[in-house]
Amino acid sequence: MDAAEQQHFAWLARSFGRTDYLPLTTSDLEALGDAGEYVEKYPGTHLFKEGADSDAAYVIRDGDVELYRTRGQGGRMVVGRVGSGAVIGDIALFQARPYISSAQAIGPVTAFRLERARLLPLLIQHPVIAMRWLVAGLNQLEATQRRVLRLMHRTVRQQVAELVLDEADRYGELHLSQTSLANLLGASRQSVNQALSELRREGALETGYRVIRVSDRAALTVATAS
Amino acid sequence: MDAAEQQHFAWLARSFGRTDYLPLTTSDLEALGDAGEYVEKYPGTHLFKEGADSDAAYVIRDGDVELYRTRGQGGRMVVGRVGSGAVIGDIALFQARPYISSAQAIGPVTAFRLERARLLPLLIQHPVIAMRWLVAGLNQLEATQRRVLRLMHRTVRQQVAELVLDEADRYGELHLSQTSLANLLGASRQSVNQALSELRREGALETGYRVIRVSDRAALTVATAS
DNA sequence: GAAGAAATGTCAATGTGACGACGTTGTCGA
DNA sequence: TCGACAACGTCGTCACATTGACATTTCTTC
Repeated sequence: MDAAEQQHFAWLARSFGRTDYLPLTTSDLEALGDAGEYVEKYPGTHLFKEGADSDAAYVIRDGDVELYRTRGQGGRMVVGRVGSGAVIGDIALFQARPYISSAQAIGPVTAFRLERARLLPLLIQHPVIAMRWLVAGLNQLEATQRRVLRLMHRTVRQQVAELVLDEADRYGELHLSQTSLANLLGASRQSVNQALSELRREGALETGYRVIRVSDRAALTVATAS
Repeated sequence: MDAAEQQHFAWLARSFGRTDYLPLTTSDLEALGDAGEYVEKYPGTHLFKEGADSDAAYVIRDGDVELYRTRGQGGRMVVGRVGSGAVIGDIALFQARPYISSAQAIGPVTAFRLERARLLPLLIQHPVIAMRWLVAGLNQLEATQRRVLRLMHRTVRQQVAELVLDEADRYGELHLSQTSLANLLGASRQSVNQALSELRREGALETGYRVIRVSDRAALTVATAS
């Protein structure tokens, strides 16, 4: 798999696990209740694995899930970490393609599992939900693409600043290795490292082992533009 | 509007007018027949205009339609030309957003016009069609994104070769100005021009005013990779 | 707790493409 | 037919990112 493919799937995997994705109403969830059931996952177990047939989508209720793609021999590239409210695996399911990433429980996870065999007939019966879901997918994909294109012709420094700002979780932290970050941006690890070093020297963020902490959002925002 | 936005919409507009998009079966078309009617368009008239409310989608039956976006004062950026079988305007319709491009008839055009107000209820009644349509949209968007990312990390020369190969019509011609081409690729006009000059010297293609003719597909294919 | 693996920090050399500038050629309307 | 304007062709300069190489730190596993 070449670098562009790698980046493509990294973005997709990232895109489909965002928490602001698919705002379902209560009545929607009631209707969907018949299509699945809650599952408990122990830390370290997988919700699904990359390349496997997409037989179910998951809505995460509690806990954090790590999305990653394997690469070469044993190496894993983490493409994101999602928490409560996230919907994962749905796009692969709709497209009837294998999962594009693996999803592993970080801690104890409770998720609502929607099986394809039960979900699709149910969506046919509730076309309004189906259309809302799919349109949400369209919007999400378009937003992702827009972001990719916006990042394209900027310096690595600006790209890093923007991505860190966007992806920092509620604690202002980002749990990605610099290598994964570089893959997401389609840049080299060295360039990303240099950008991070600059931003660190300017006090905009702190770096650690697989962690980036935002210390000054304003400074980062400025770095996004200039 | 900045360059990235420009490019984003150019890609989208291009993506949503491809002829291999949304293969509808006969029975599908029969069902959809109630949602619209055929319209005749004289050369030069518009099917829809950029920024207008997306109140209808079109399936082109006869004739060619040019998709373009206006830019600044009067300038237009052509993002594609589509013919029989193409579906245009549907994604904007589903997303309930304004059209992202204008569609103008080149010659006499016959198209099937599907109005939102009639289409959506009908899709609710035929959820299978709705889901197939929307999933086709998802696939299309994903393919577009993949292509964007694949083009990202290549030299302008390779990008130009690939795009020309992909987009040359049945006569081996491509009706885009070098400026439009540069916008699609997110490259500068000068770089595109240089790449075209090289390929021309190598006998892979000929260039003219707003026209690129493919003379040697094999040579172009080679240029794609190296 | 030690060895090995993975991730991070930094440097120099190299190359591609953006940008500004300018002249030429093609097209369209008066 | 001629002027205006858009598109094409080409050049030199310069900033930025990649590549490869190496040292250091942090984690993992036995």
